[in-house]
This record gives sequence, structure tokens and C-alpha cells, in this order.
Amino acid sequence: MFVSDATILHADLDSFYASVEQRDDPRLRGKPVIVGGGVVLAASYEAKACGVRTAMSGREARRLCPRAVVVEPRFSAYTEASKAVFDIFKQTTPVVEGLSIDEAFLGVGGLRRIAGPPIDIARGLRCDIRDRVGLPITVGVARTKFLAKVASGVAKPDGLLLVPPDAELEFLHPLPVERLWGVGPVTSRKLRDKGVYTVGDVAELPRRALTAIVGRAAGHHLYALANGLDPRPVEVGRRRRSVGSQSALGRRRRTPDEREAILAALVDRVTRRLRAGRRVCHTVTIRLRFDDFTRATRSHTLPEATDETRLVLATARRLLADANPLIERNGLTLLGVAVSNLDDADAVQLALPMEPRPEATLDAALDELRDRYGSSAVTRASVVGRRVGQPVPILPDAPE
DNA sequence: TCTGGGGTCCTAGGACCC
DNA sequence: TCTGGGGTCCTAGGACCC
Repeated sequence: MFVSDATILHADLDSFYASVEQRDDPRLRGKPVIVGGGVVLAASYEAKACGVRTAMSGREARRLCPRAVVVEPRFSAYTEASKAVFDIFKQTTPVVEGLSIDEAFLGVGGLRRIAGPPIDIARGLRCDIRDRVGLPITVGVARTKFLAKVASGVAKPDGLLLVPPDAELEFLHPLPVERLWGVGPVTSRKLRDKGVYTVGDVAELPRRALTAIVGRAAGHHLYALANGLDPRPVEVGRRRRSVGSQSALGRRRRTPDEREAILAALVDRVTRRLRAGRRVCHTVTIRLRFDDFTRATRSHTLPEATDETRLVLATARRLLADANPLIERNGLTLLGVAVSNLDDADAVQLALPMEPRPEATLDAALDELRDRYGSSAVTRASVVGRRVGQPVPILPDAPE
């Protein structure tokens, strides 16, 4: 049987925020460092050794690790460090799929001739990031995304681990179910209640039994992962699907005017980011959290896409007003705004009658768009299907 | 000791259309 | 005229991830 190669790298910066702090302030090196006072945003490995965890309350963290140095987060420093690391990723291979500020998949399948086998590429990558950015990074190498991610998780901190394609299940099956992507506290409890503790236990379960425990989609997903099946390719250029901003309000009651002011600031942040990314949104959602930590969302979809602060704010205000009885009853402790259903701001729709050959229609559309806006202005094109007889809006205005 | 801020994906019911 | 099936979109909630 043909066994494909381990050509996917999962690169994950170790305790990212805390590592940046230790890099920039030599006095912090070798010491337990906690980033964030109210809630732990990141903890150095010295702090993790005391039991400090991300998302823990600051008070609990200080109790566990009284010697820890607590520093305020410096987000601009983290963004800058992340950019530097991603630049090195992209110099290593064109196939980079970012997962978050400190994590990415790299496809290195086509590079053997010029850069050697994946394990050597991974070694080189770790050295480059250490030398040029000054940060430790762990890399997992495997045949699939999931295995590469598990490998990096197992190899942390500052490690490198290859899962050979002929030893995947030996590696995977002894691990606890929580290592499976998509198994959080709720799913973990459901599985453990049924006597399913390890990835191997999941793999032994019939698919039907698994979907009965965790639901359809999750069941199929976990079944595949536990058996080493994960055909997802490393995807370049994934677009953001929503933009949001939120603010915890503390326990103090806010007046309607105060809530208004906070809402306006949130909408302003979100629409600025929208415009900076040349995107427009269709749907506006407000997020609420209450005294008892229950949550609610309220959303509205606009007839036209927008990036205008005024319009998004008016919509968010209406949603907030409608939720007022809920807020008065339960006490608001968090307010958030998110926009989704995003489009490119400068997308233009063009309706053409369908030709017998679909590609001829697309070619004709591209020709017409290039005529209208100049060939260099047309950078992306996609086909939108409409039912026959339904009107398609035509937006003839050229972007500035 | 009550708990940040940024996201993704899935589910389920109802409206609406063919 | 009535009934049913199938698809899409919207809304709300929930689990999960970093």
C-alpha cells in the first residue's frame, strides 16, 4: 500500500506572550512570568510548573505562584513578533495557513528537492525563529494536520517531533481523548461517562455509537481523527468570516447612557477594522453576558452590505434596546459587537445571460470587468449562481 | 477567586420559495 | 385546492480553540 509522506508542519510558539516579555526584559528570563493581571493571558513555563494556566483568574494564579512577576500585556509587541515569525514561515514555504497569532500549518511537500526532507526543514525553521526573532517554537511533523498538531502539543516546550506515517496509531491511541481536536470539557465528560478515556477507545467505538454520544458532525469528525484520517489540505489565504469586539463591564451596574457609550466605542473599533480590511458586512450581532454568566446574542441582517459606523451603530442600538428587558432583569456584565456575513468592499456584481458553456460566461464577464475597471483592477473573480428569473443587482460604480 | 478578548463551526427551528 | 418534499436564509444558542 502506498503510504504518503509526513509533509505537514504545525508550528506553535511556546507561551507566546510570556516569551516575548522574557525576550524583551532579560530580568524576566528563567522566572515565572504571568501576562495579564485580571485574567491570565499567558504564563511562562516556570509559572506553568506551579500550576498556572491560561484563562485562570489573576488572584488564583498569584496564590499558586507568589514569586511570579505579573506584567501588563503589550499587544503591539506581540503583533510585531507574530509578523516577524510569519515572514519566516512564508520564506520557508508558500503554503502557510495561519491559525492564530502564534500558530500555523506549513505544507512542505514540494520542497524536498530544494530544501531537504520535512524534518530538516522543521529544524531549520526552529533555528531561524530562535536566531532572528528570539523566540522558542515547537514544531510537529506528520502526514495530516491533526497529527502534526498533536505532535507539537506533545513535544512542547521548545521541541520537535515527527510522527512517522507507519507508526501513527501507536502514537495516537494511548493519548487521552482531550487531545482530539474538538473535545472540550462537555464532550470529554460525555465520553468519559461512557467509559471512553483514550483516543484508542474512540477508535474502537462503532461510528454509530460515537454519533449517538456526541452528535452527528462531531461523531464523524472524531471517528476520522481517532483513526488517523484527516484529508484536509493546508489552505492558503483563508479569509476572516467575522470581526468583533467586546468589553467586560465588571459587576457595577451601568446606566443606559453608559451602555450606549460603550456600544458606540465597540462599533467604532469593529467598523474601523472592517474598512482597514476593505470588507463590508451584512449581519450585525450584539453579545450579552449576565450576572450569572449566561449569555445571549441578538442579530440582524441588513438588506445591503455596509462598513459604515453610523449604520452598524443604528442597528446595534436597536438590538440593544430590544434586549433591554433581559438586561434589566439579569444584569449586564459583558457587551460585545460582531459583524459577519462579510464581503469584499470593492466587489462588483455583473449579471450576464448564461451561455451554453459556463466558462464562456465567466470569460465574458472578466473581459467586461477589465474593460470597465482596467485589467490590473480585477484581482479576483468568482461566480455567483442565481435562479433563472431572479433579478441580480448590478452595481456599476467603480471603486475609487 | 467568580471569569479576557479574539475567533470558528455546528445545530435547530421557522420563514419562504419552488 | 390540498399536501408533501426539498432547498436556502435568518436567528439564536452552544461547544470549542488560542
